[in-house]
Amino acid sequence: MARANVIQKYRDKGLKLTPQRIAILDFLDGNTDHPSAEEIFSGIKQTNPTISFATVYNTIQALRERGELVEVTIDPERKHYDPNPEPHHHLICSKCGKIGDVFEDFTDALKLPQELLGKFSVTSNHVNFYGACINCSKGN
Amino acid sequence: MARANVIQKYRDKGLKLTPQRIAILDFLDGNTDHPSAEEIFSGIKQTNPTISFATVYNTIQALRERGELVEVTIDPERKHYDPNPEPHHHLICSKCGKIGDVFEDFTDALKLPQELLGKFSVTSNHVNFYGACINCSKGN
DNA sequence: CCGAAGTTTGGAATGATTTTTAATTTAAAA
DNA sequence: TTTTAAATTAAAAATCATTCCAAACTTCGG
Repeated sequence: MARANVIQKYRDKGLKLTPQRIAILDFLDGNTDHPSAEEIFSGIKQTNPTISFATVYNTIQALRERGELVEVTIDPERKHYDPNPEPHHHLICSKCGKIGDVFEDFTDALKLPQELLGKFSVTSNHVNFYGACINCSKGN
Repeated sequence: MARANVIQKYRDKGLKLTPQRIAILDFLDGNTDHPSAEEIFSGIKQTNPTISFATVYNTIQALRERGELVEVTIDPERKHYDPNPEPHHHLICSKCGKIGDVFEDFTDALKLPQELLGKFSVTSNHVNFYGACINCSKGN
């Protein structure tokens, strides 16, 4: 999406757009790295040296409330964020920790066993695939 | 497993068995609540008032190193622990947060899409089912 | 029992995240 | 534009889970 359109889109959602927020939106737009708050902060800091963590966290929350950013609970040490709100699954490299995306709907295959059918009503599912990314499979 | 056997089992694994550790093992044995460290601490505290968090965390680590306890990364706010090391999946009630178990192997169904096959080598998978537990589906 | 090695403890330290504060900036109406 | 209420900012302090620490204490093999 063109930058001007991205800005318009968020303005329409009631987000006051400050230079810092625009920098964060730019950073997140199309980003598939599943950055942590700290990584967003560092990424912005280069072009926006005075930005504070509070701004990053505020913006993360504002985007989450608007469904534009999803919290990813995969790394036990910190939260990661995914600017793609479309349901999808994740690949986690057990060696380097990199998180990749899997766009495929496994819902039909993921049926609960008989004995649980009456005990839990499923509304969504999420699969984590653990293993090695191509980088770590090779030499290093 | 009988208590004496549980104790023998851990002694064989090179764990010195202190009263605190025995209390933690008793608390975890057969527990399907996926407790957090704080919940383990509180559960032990009643019978073992001087226990410290450090001991709880130390024991968690010792058990994890021996494959007897699995860290469950589902709740973004804290780590939870599962004394069942057998691979399985989880139900997460979006309302009350309760975590349940699903013993079923979905591996055959969880094939990566063609374009990812050469890019990531999967060694295991884990499915989270989100929805409502029976308790939360009804009145409350 | 003795002693070495491993444990426990309470409190301090750490690290991620959230809240607070006072000052600044914004959107939008006049 | 100018105004103004509401939102945003940076910096610092607060919070919460978790880890570290040094000293005192246990366990268990011999």
